[in-house]
Amino acid sequence: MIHITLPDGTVNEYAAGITCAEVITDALGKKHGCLAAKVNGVECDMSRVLNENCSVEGILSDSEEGIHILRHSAAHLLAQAVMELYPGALPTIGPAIDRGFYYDFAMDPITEADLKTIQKKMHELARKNLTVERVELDQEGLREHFINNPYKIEIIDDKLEAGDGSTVYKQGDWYDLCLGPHVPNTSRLMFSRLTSVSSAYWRGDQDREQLVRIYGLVEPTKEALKATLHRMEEAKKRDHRKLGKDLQLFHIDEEVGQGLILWTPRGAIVRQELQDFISYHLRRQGYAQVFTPHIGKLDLYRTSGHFPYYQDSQYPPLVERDLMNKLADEGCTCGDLSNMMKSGEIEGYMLKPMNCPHHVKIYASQARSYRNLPLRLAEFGTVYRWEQSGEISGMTRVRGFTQDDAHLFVTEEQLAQEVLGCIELVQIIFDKLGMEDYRVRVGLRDPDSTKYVGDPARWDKAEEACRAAAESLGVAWSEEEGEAAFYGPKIDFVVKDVIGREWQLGTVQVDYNLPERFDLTYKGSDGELHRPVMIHRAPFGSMERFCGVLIEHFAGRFPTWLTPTQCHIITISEKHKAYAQQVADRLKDAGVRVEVDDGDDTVGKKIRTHRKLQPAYMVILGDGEMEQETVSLRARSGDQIADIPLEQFVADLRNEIDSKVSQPALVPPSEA
RNA sequence: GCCAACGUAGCACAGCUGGUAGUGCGUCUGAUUUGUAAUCAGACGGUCGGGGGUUCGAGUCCCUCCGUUGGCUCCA
Repeated sequence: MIHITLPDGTVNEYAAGITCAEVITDALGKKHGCLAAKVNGVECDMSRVLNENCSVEGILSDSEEGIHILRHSAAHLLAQAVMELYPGALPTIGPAIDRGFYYDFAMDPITEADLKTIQKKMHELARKNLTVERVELDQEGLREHFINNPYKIEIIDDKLEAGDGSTVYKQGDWYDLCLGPHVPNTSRLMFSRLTSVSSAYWRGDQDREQLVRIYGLVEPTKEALKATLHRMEEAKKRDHRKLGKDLQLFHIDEEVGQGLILWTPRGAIVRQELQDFISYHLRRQGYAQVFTPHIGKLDLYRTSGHFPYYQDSQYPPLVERDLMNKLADEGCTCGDLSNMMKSGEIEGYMLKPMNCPHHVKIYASQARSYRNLPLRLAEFGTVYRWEQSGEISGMTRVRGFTQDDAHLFVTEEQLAQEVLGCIELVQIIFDKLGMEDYRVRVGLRDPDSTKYVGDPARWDKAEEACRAAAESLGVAWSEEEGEAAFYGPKIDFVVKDVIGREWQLGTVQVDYNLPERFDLTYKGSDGELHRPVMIHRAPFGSMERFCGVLIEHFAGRFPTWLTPTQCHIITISEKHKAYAQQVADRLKDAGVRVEVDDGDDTVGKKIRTHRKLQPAYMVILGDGEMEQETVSLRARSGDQIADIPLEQFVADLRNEIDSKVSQPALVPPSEA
């Protein structure tokens, strides 16, 4: 007999050889709904046989672990379906991911249309209620099983080399290499949906085979699947690319160029408001505003290292016309030109890929003393990078963007305090915008690598400063070894978009390299020259990406202070035109952004039209309002409030704008 | 850059197996003067992403380039 401890603390006695499934059924009844179990806290199959005293706990599909197992099992089912339909395909790997699962196959490309067929097959297999069995095999057995699949053999070899065993899972005639655990039978996988097909490289290595990757979703119940699909539909509606068009915030024109954002008047207002807000806090924190041009000499970027190291992700250099003509006459090829630029034989200009070299030159333009440090130079600096064409997307990945950039030149002693100051700004602004759902990555050096510049003792101090700064934010943060830049540790801020993709917004980076490369110095209190440390920081990354993320965060319904038009005035009839103009003028005088619609559409029609632009408020003006000098307000929710004295409205609205509240609040929500 | 799908009026879309472009919204012009999510009528608007090819004939088939989307890869 063995003793088994259940989650509620009771200890039951069973005959050795009992399975998890039997224990859980005994404890919770037949309809326990568990997908898998935990024995002494370790995940395992329901079929696990128990021979010793232990604790047993069921895993339900509504837990993090449960949904992960469900997804992983669904990936297996997908592979089984694909293998039945395409016997020539070779399955490779198929893990669970945050939003579902995928499986990679070595096979001829398939189309989205084929997904329907595969999905049908999956449902058919799920309905068969095949038992999912765990089969333990020795090394030779494993190899033999997968002898025709070089990908699986490669995984087996790796596993064995690492000293890990592996197992096989079998359902019907299909078996796959896997550590499990899995659901007990395929009927659990009834509610899956294949979402897309794309490609991936074997082991993420672009020099290796290209595989067909199929993505899917799975949920424990029909309702949950429906809810997930509905959520995805809703998420699409707040996609900044769609809203950007609907709300007339920005435009991308292929004739202008891929990944180049044209900020239209409404979007420009949002950006300007944000920049003003950021600038206000920069002044408070002692930053000095600078402006620098969009280009700089090639030699500058040779010194900084940007040209030699990041050539592939920059726009090609600009060469002077006379020189270009001369070289062309001499029969110079593009290859020759490139080589001559690399070697420094010829000069040219580069669109700046970063603002730091320009700022460094501002620092170096004067003799600096420890008394003037820290020097904090800030600029909304526009930079250009040659992002790969397949990567460009809306406002979140572009080729020209404006960083909310600044460079701090500090002494070694000031470093920790200044890093903290950078973080403070991020906190203020994220708080104001109600962005709580972000995570922080602290990139540290890999202690085994030699690629890092600078003294290890200074690195230790800088890394500690970054950790402390991250800690001060009070949100989830993680240390990531080996993720530091070669020139210093960094702190990154990462947010998710509506589709669940992660984007890096801001970054704070310590840099020992550039001061060295440009031989920057300051005179210390000891009368000697010292090397400053630089901090690069762009808390929001770029205005483009940040605004893109903000559009989605607010679903286009910006707070009153940010929204392009704060108040739309709508007249009931022609008689009210003059009063509408009077109200508009009064609001404009108070610095409110107003739009007037005194056209001859019906009131309902005008409201419908203006709703699409999501102003904070609509003001409806008719006889009553005109006579009493009042306004009727309509909120985005459709809630209304009538007969507010004009002057009171102007004052309240002004106050709401100035206080930068997260959402319009002048109209109380109705009871109904 | 790689794989797949897609690209038809300002926007959202229809156009079956090839027979020479349609709908709704928007815009404009009339009429209507309206009280909180679509008043009515008319008009304008497209060399069907660009180029090349097959064909008597191409929005539809083929090639190529550009762009978009979803991934992969990369990211100072």
